[in-house]
Amino acid sequence: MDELESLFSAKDIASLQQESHTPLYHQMYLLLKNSICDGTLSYGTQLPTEYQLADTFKVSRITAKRALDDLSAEGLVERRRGKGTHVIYNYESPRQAEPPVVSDLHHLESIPEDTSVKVIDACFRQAPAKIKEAFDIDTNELLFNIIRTGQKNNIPFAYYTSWTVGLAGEHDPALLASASRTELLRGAGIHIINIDQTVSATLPTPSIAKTLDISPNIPILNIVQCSYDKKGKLVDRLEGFFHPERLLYKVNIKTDLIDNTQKTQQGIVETI
Amino acid sequence: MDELESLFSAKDIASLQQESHTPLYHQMYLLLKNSICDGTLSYGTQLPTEYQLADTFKVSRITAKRALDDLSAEGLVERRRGKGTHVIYNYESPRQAEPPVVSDLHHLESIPEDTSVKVIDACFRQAPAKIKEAFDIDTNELLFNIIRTGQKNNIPFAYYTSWTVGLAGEHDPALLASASRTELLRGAGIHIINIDQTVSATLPTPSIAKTLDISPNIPILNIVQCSYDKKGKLVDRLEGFFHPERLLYKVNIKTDLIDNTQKTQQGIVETI
DNA sequence: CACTATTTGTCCGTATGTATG
DNA sequence: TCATACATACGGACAAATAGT
Repeated sequence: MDELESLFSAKDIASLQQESHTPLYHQMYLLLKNSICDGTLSYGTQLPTEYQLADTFKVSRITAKRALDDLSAEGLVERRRGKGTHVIYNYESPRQAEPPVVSDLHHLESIPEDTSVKVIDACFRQAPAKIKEAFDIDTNELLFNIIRTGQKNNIPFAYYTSWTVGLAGEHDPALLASASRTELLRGAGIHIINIDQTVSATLPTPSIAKTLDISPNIPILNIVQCSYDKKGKLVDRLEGFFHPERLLYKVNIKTDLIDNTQKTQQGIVETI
Repeated sequence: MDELESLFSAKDIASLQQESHTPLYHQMYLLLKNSICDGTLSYGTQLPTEYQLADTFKVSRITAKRALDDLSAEGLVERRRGKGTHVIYNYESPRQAEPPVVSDLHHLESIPEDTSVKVIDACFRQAPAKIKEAFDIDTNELLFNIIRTGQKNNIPFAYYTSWTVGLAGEHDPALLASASRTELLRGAGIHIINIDQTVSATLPTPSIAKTLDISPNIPILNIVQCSYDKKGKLVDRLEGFFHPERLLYKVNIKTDLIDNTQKTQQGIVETI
């Protein structure tokens, strides 16, 4: 059947291995279950017959039957003599809310709609070695450190920590914290020329997990944003940790530039 | 024994399950092998005796013996009467390779240095409901699906799966797979005008974990890249999964956009 | 109505793998 | 090492429900 060849790739068929420690019928069961649960095989679709499966996967009919029977026992398919095996699982795509938008992490305050940013802490302090290295300083110079959270409808989705160099120590931290991030830098005569964002995935630290109200086992998005002045000197380092299901990070690549080697990109952050 | 309690957590012991489709002795073998291969049990360390293992894991001595014998057959341990079972595997900490940097998945081939892309599978097949929805098709139209891996110095760092619409079925999948990604689309008369990337964090599926050679518990970077033609129609969807320590994803934001975000946002926002 | 092809249900016998005491 | 029980996998055979001619 044509259906069979389009349903299973050569790799799928080869993936069934006698040498594996997992029973053949169970490997087959998993393969079919995946196709049903991701909607490849939709409601009402007739599965291949026992003989077809046995033939394409080079197993006995009993083995194919066991896989189908297990699907049936789980309520994913219905089996009838003379009719065949049909999918009775209804795939429903997860509905997602429309996310608000922000252009880059620098404009935390400009996140629209009902998102808010709360300052947890703001002070001048000594930086950890990793941060000092990034700023290329070896003195005990104090840096301005802010820790914030972002939330929408009182549900936290982001944890930010930032380090900024070149802010004279006489300012009142509370005042600095209340200013918008761009105002803060501009007011200090700092002009950002270039922003680099490095994106990664990690597990939350206990304090971040607690702040974001998530389990410490679920992966979170980690974005480090480094801002440079016209001399190419790092002046601000902002690190954000995001709940992957409450925030989407989007990048758009422009059209006519795609075939050129030079590409301009713009980062977009959307919260859900 | 204290050693035993410190070697295996309660969770480890509970992880051995009779109901699983994997044999008990093999579950036990995997558990011990992991401890040996990640350096927890170093060279020369004596493993628990058959009786100790059987006791702590609540299995018969034969089952424990089988696990140890399999380790021995693989050259990881040495067994001697009256002496016990000792590790003879020398753990070497993996040298951290310089991670490749990527920002546009479309040019998989242009990833620099000694990285390579390998095609795992390439065929026309039925797509999962999620993919169909993204392409806005409700027929059983077959889409072109390629699964690839990216590796640097033979160390895998990426797993890609892509779906492409509008490639006539008469083409040979093997031929299509051998062409570069951009050539493939251009050859089919498809012109990409716009590319969206959505970045997230997730846990690897078993097959991805196996391909990337990582534990299923560590978070990975997940990037979905959607390419649109001039009509704004989605023609290609490329999803990449990346080992967070073996790849850096970087975005650069140009200066003039920084103070001018409001405008550029509007043109770029895509509803989900 | 019978006839047939299709498809699943049930049963047998056998061989091998798994797990226990 | 042995005996035992159960699970897995195979091939074959026949019965029973379904659908179409």
